[in-house]
Amino acid sequence: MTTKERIMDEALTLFSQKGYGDVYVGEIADAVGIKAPSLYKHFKSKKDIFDAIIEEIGKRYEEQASSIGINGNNSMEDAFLYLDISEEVLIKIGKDLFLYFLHDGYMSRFRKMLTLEQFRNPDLAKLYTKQFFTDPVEYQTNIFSILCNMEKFKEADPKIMALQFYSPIYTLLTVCDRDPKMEKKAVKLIEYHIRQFNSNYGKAKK
Amino acid sequence: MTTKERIMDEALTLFSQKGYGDVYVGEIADAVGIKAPSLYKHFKSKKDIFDAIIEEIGKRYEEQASSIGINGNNSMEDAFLYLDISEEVLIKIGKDLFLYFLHDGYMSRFRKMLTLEQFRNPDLAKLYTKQFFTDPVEYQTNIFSILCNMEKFKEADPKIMALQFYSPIYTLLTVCDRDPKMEKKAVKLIEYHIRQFNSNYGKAKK
DNA sequence: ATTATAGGCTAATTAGAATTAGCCGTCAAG
DNA sequence: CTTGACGGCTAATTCTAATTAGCCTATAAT
Repeated sequence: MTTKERIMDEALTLFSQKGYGDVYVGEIADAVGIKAPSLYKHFKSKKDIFDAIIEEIGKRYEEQASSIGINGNNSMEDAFLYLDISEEVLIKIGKDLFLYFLHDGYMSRFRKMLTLEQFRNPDLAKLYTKQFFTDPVEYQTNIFSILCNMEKFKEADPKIMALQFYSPIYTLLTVCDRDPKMEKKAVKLIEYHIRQFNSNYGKAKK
Repeated sequence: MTTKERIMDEALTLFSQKGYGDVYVGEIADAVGIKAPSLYKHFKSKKDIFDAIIEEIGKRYEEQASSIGINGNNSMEDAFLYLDISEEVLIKIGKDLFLYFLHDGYMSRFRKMLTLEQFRNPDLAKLYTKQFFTDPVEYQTNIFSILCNMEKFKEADPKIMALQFYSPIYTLLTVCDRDPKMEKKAVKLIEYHIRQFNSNYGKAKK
């Protein structure tokens, strides 16, 4: 990892813990193992570091999103994946989404950073809503739409189904962000939630 | 309103928008209409203002919580309230909770402030989780527990029902915090969500 | 070999922001 | 009527933190 990359990495960690305004460039430098003025060999200003992070992770997200079931674009093509969907598969989808958001090094720090900056910057607010609400809900709307058409699930508004499927996952995610010790309990709750969800909507007589 | 109260009020507004670290005492003073040094006639320090706000709103919350259906303590006594529960009543409970959290002057600013400070102060993290997750979910768990016992609702884990009832409301709340223009859409989604929820769990044949 | 560049350092500089010092007017209690 | 506390103000003061200046070394290309 180049020094420039390490600066961005450590800065992201700090920004996600304390917010932009409360991180001093000296702390970033310390974390990297250099002195504060040396940062300016790589970035014009503190703000410049922040902007670079946003840009970089935005890019990473766009690359990864579709492969993890977040972004709505190509879920139609995944239809065949759901031909033999089962309760266990549904649980895996939910848990994986949760654990990915919670543990992926970039996702989790980025989400926390956006959490802390969301009210000051309308662009970041939009980005947050897109990544952690609109995109996942749209993606799942497509999934449920397919499942309903295939008669795997009862007739119901797939958008509401997606909202109901995703919201507990998101809510528990924010709880775990505040208290990582809750993770085990959260994963259990998600599992029960999805079993119940499946029993509410699923038609399969296992 | 005394000057001291006005200081706390304006400070809360600013803290909820930009976070503690990015609000200058001069701004608070400006908002109140006095000069920065005069603040120190009322508070020992900037931190002291912050602490006073936490204390004050914590008090307010404890007073109000039970009357709005957030705090779990006395919901058992409200059992009779749910004797003739209907879909419309359920929708009203959900909408009211949402709109109270979103619009109550104190609740909404306090929530945003906690959002911005949650990762730096474990006490605030706990407070956030209590007020916006544990308490409402417990309260609703009690409601659904009663409704299940009364055979108004199908047999199901009331804790999961509460999680499923509340999470979409909470999730949409955070969306509206970032983008107030979403409110109308969010209220509609909540309504559909609850209708669907009722049709999933309710036994009533309207 | 020489030199230019990248990237590091120490020591200013600048700027901004919290807090303190010390003064002043008002008003209510004696 | 006078005094003391309350609450405001201006002008320091003190700190902190971002940024700039200017120097030094290693290394890689000419």
